Amino acid sequence: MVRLTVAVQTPQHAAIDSLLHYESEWSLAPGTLVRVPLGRRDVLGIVWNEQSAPGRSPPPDGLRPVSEALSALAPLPPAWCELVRFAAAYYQRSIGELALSALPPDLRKLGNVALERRLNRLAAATLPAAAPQDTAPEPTEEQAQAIAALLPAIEAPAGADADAPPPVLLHGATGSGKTEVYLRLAAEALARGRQVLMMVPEINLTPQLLQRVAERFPRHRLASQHSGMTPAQRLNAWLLVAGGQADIVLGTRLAIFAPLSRLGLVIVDEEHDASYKQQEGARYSARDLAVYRARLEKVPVLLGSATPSLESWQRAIEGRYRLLRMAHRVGEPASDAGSAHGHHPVVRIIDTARLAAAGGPKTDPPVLAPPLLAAIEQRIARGEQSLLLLNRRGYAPVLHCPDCGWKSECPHCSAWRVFHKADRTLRCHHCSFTEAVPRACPVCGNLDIHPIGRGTEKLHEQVAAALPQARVARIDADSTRRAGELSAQLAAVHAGEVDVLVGTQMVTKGHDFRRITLVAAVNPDGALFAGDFRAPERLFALLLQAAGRAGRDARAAAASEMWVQTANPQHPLFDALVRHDFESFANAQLAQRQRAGLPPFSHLVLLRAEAREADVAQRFLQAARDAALNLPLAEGATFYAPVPAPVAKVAGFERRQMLVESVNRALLQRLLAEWTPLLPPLRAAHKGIARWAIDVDPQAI
DNA sequence: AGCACGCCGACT
DNA sequence: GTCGGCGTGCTC
Repeated sequence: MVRLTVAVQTPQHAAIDSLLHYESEWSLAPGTLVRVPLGRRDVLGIVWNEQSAPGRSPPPDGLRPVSEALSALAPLPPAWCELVRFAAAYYQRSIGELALSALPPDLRKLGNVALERRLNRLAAATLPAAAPQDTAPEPTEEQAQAIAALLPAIEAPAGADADAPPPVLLHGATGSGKTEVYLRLAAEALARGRQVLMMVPEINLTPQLLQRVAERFPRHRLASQHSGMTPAQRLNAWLLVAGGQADIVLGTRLAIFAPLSRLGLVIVDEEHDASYKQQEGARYSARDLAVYRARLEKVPVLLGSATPSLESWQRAIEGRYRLLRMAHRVGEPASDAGSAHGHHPVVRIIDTARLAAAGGPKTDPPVLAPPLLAAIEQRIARGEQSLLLLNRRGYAPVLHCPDCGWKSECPHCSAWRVFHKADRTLRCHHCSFTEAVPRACPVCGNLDIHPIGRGTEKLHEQVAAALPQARVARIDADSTRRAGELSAQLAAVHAGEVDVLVGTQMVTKGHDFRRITLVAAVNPDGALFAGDFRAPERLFALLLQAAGRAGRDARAAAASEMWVQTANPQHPLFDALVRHDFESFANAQLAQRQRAGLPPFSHLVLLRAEAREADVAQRFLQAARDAALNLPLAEGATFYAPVPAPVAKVAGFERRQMLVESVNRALLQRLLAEWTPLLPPLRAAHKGIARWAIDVDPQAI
């Protein structure tokens, strides 16, 4: 009999560790999937290569035996286990929680017999008949240079004692053909028998991209992983990878944990995208883990974006990442003297403050400035399309009674309920609490209650009224709620059945609209002064990406326009936008971040807590802070006082948060390792804490 | 987290 | 007399 350490899923605050011990007749390799008894149930576990955390109670005598080893599947690769171990330590979660959450949920239900049957069926499935080869276009000069820069690391993998190749940041303008670079490099890795991990943001994993990859590599098996898949599809895709049959994994952030054993190249497309950061459970950044994984496995990693994250940009400036640039659109010669930054849509900034003043005090300013409206009419006359962006769905963000001052607040959240005219409801966008719109003010009975502000529904209505000849459509989370609606609406746009498209930012990402030659941000000012320090970075990326929707190729780009309506036209962000100058925007932002001691010049951690009573959450965080300040390492970090979260109450729970900041990441990690074990007992001592979580490198504070 | 055991109200 | 409310407690 041998004693095994097994990682199982136990919750963060459970009194037991997630590494438990069992006995087995045979020694099992680390990474082997097993079923083990835990309490009264049988759970899925992974044989682990290390003992339980020091400080935990030692394993009791009289261990229970492993129920079953899932020997139909090869043990998960050592590099996979190491990635999980690192991620668990870095993001302050248990190994078991992280490891098990990286497996498809349906795997938990499978015994060895069922598993074997499924694997056999998958192995028997032949590759789909070679689809017509995607004709690979001749690379542009810039593309060829980017490919040449990565090629040596793919051709000659780093040896055991060599350093990993440095990460590469590809700063490529929209339309410069980053995907073609990815595909060519992938082809090189595949030709050498290596596997490719290609990650895209959630919204970007469109059927078009999947199809393009599949058509380019008809001889290779592709496994995709994204949240739109059914549990069974997810399981099969994962088994294809774990069984070593998949050559390409194309997926969203979860794909970072794909158990590839012949990894040869990692690609992170739109590396700045916020959806790479997991927002619940283990709050990992798949982009950061991609860089770690590539270093661990000594394979090249390519981070691509038209608007890189300031974190990656700073590393490129410091020389820790290699920077490659592609400034020109495909179809436009790199030597074109037309512009230093290539042919991109002309950006026009409209001062809405002046517009309002000109209209006089009595009249409301028009939704769209007259010159913008005229430009859209021109597009319609030419058979071209326009895209209007407004990052607010619903008809109006709040309903208001002018007599008594009542507003449509949510009874469960510190937020207004949004007026949705289509189904005449008031809906809370935080907790989904929905009621019919009252006929009269619920406080004073006044019949004359008004919507304030504007959402996409109202914009749609107003644009349709202003442009009676136009076919206006709207795409947002409400109009695409049911399965298939999004693709149907997108198809209508592609087919030219729409003249003006109104939408939230969900339409700005990834979709390749060939006929759109005008994009307008109707009111982006909210993001300009949002409390979060990353708001300008996100707005710039959004606007530049939106501009990229217009005139996807160089021929149309020259005639394309990006309009921005703002009451703050003098804001430096718009200056940089007009010049399509990411670099000067990024450098200015970095200078500000450095002065303020914000990331990437410092490292942040948030401790969040939720309770029915605000002061319960507050006292818990205060106690956690006091405990931290007693630790010897505490001097190396700043523990700020607990404050209400940006939305202080959601679904009846008061949310408080506490920020920890340090310039020294290694020290912060050691401090967290000492601090987090103190938190479960503290939670127990503070009755009424519904949830708490540590967020390392939070996305917003 | 599950999933038990454990003591107090309205039903065939 | 039972079915069942969710309050505390444990899981190698």
